[in-house]
Amino acid sequence: MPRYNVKETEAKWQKQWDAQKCFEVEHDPSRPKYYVLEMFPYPSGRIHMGHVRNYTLGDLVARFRRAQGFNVLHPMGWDAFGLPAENAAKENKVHPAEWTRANIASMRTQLKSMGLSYDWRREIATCEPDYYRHEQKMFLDFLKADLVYRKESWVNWDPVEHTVLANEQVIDGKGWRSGADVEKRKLAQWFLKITAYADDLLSALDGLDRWPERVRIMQHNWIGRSEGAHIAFQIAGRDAPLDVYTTRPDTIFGASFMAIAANHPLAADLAQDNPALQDFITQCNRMGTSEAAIETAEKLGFATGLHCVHPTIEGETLPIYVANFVLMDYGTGAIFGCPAHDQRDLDFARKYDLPVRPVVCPDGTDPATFSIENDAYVGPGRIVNSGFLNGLEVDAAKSQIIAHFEERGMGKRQVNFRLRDWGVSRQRYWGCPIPIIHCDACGAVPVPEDQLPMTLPEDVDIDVAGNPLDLHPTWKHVACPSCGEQAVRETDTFDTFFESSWYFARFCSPASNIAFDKDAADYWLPVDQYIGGIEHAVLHLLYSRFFTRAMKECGYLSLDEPFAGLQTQGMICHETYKNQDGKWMFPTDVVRAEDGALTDANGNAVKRGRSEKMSKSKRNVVDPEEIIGNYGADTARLFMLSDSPPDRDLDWTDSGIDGAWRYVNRLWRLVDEPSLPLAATGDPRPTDIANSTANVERLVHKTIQAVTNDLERFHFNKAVARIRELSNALEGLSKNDSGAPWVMRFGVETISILIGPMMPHLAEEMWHSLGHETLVAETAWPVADTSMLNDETVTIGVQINGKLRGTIDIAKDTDQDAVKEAALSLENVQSFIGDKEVRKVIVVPNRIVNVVI
RNA sequence: GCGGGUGUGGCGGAAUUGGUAGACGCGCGGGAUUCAAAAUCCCGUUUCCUCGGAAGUGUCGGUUCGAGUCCGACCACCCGUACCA
Repeated sequence: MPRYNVKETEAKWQKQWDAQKCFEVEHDPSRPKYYVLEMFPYPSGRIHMGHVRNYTLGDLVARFRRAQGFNVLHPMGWDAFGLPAENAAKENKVHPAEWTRANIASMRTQLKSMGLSYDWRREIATCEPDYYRHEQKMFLDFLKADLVYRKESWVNWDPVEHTVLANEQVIDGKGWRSGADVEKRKLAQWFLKITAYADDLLSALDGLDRWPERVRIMQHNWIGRSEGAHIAFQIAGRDAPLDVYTTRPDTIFGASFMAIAANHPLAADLAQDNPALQDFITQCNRMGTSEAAIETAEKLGFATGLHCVHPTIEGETLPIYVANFVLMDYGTGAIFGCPAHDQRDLDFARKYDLPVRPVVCPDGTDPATFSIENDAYVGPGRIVNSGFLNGLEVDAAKSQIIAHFEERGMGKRQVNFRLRDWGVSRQRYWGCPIPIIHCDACGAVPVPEDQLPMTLPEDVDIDVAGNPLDLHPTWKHVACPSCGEQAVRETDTFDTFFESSWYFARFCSPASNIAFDKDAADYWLPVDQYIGGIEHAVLHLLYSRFFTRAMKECGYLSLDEPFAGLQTQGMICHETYKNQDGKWMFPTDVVRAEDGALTDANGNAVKRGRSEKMSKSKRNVVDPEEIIGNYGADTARLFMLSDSPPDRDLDWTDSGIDGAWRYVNRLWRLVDEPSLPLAATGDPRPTDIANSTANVERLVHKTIQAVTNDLERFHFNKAVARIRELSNALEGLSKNDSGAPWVMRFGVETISILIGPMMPHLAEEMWHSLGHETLVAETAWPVADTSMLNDETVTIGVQINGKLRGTIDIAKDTDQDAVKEAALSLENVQSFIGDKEVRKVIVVPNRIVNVVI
């Protein structure tokens, strides 16, 4: 048998699509549009299986929607700025620009081998001035629109490398390369006012009905709107009050201490003449800036010796601590601690032996005996031990106490957000330069727009301690655009989330000499289907939503939400292997004996570990290039779509890819060596079709219906199963049955089109082999004949007390009494009933009968 | 720590959203074909069992005629946690 020749076939059809410009798309207001976008990759150099999955999913949607008649925009580009290029530069002495461009070239070749239906004319790379010049302009527009400001903020500082470290470069409080203790430092940085849109970003989540619920919940919680009170506590012996934000003002009578962040101004003030406190602050500052590190660290406090006057209990005072778990970024950086009703406060109180006084008593519990041991009580209840608040429910007490403070000028009702403004300054080389010039006389002056783009200098020394732009001998020295005196450029670059916050709009008119043409954006946006990893659930997606609003504010476009539909994908996992020395091994270095035992090349035993996310560090990776080289793109694509639903993790297995490969060949044989001669192209449907063959014909229609449904709902694994069922049935057709040659052709042609979005090369090859001169890529999606979808009979389960005891085959929509009678007359049912009384019979039409005895 | 998610045969998963648990595939077992192998095809495959049944969807409990699906508690793993992208 001539095996399906993957290499030749796939190359042939890729050339055909190219030659016929199948996927080049134009702005055409007369046609309905559909914008499919996959999260663009960071050009690390080689595609990995995660990319293969992501782009297979996107390509399926793009080809499916195109077949349905949409004008489909499906572009690809490169998220090309970022830290890995600088790391590579340090390790391999290669310039980030050169490294990045070479990576893009090789990854483009790899992507093209997958047969993806991109309009490659629209490719963009964010590291090119042609792209980033527009975000420099945008930044200046945002500045004019009062959406940008500068303030001091904390960074991780490596005292040995003299650089700012990313959170992932801080390991257990130490620099990943230097191993030195990390310090927190304060730097002046640029911020975008995302909080100005906090309410809108929150309420608009309700309208994103084609987003996964969990992503909306995560964003909801991230924005974290809370209603509470701002309270000014008087500090004994000081004039300036201590401002506190709390969501639980109702627990004020239970307060037993105050705590402020280590970088609170009051802490810094007190530390000036208190070396022990200074030591404590230094110790807190070694923790790095990540929330996870701060929150999981042991709760520590330092008593300042100062006290606040309790605002509602005459004569009582509250000791002020500096505490490592209080975040300066949230609220006012100071809290009052009520140990009975907050777990962290309770842990802290136990550690420092502070009073724990319950003030909320759960309903049904006696306040006299209610006490707190190891768990704080955070539920509802009535207020106790709280003077004039006693007896109130929690919510009523909140209102009452806030009114109390407002009357006395001690506090007020306040809405607070967890969301913080977006710091966009990065002290790095490989990013978009921030178009600002700092002048001693004029302050921060925007680079005049006619001087954009402000390009990155390429003649830098990457391998230095510090920021290469800052250390460049000439680049930063310029005349102030305002007064002409000597000034310096901003040497920070943008956070790389900046580029990915608007690239979807650039794709609409990628060659435009402005950021994007408004007409094109109005036509193509929003993205109808966005596809990418769940890890971007909050940051990238929230920044993009904010950016779209900011761009609208500045007149760039006219919509709020960039992504109408969102699909998240799970990760690719693979077994892990360790050799005798406990080192991770590549799957390709593991030798499998016939009995399944694993060894290395020298015959030493290899330990098999559980399946984990593919990662370079654990070496459990499979190279897509090798897979595509051996099996072809269609097989790889089929594997990505079979079995696991898109949003779940997918286990890579050798047997799985073999199974996909076998099915590709099996489909090919369906046309290459069919089990019976096919009817001629265009033959009319014969009037005489044997019963079993007619069932298969109905199955073709059912499959069209089901697959269409499944593809629309992202149930790609089910769609594959449906197609397999159909091909199984076609293989079972008997050549002796009347109508079989016609049904066979109908079925195989249908399959060719249905697999078009999944295995596009094979689809074309089958279609061509069936005698068609056209391309599947240009063929309309089939529509099922609805009169062929229903069977006349149904099989109904018969239960006794909820347990299945038999089934009945009966005409669809049979009268309930007849169904009941048929069920009760089953022999097995009768024997179970015996002489017991039938108390009730529940009949669910066309589904089930349950006899209760 | 906090926020979000996932958990069904040996394995990946399906189950019309409260109605016959295990579609489809992988693996495995048996058979056919072959000098032999590969490939291919056919049959079987949740577990236990006294062959009549019994148990079974991470664990424990609840609601219901009926629970993988709903409710409560717990366990394990994964994602995010604002400078990885």
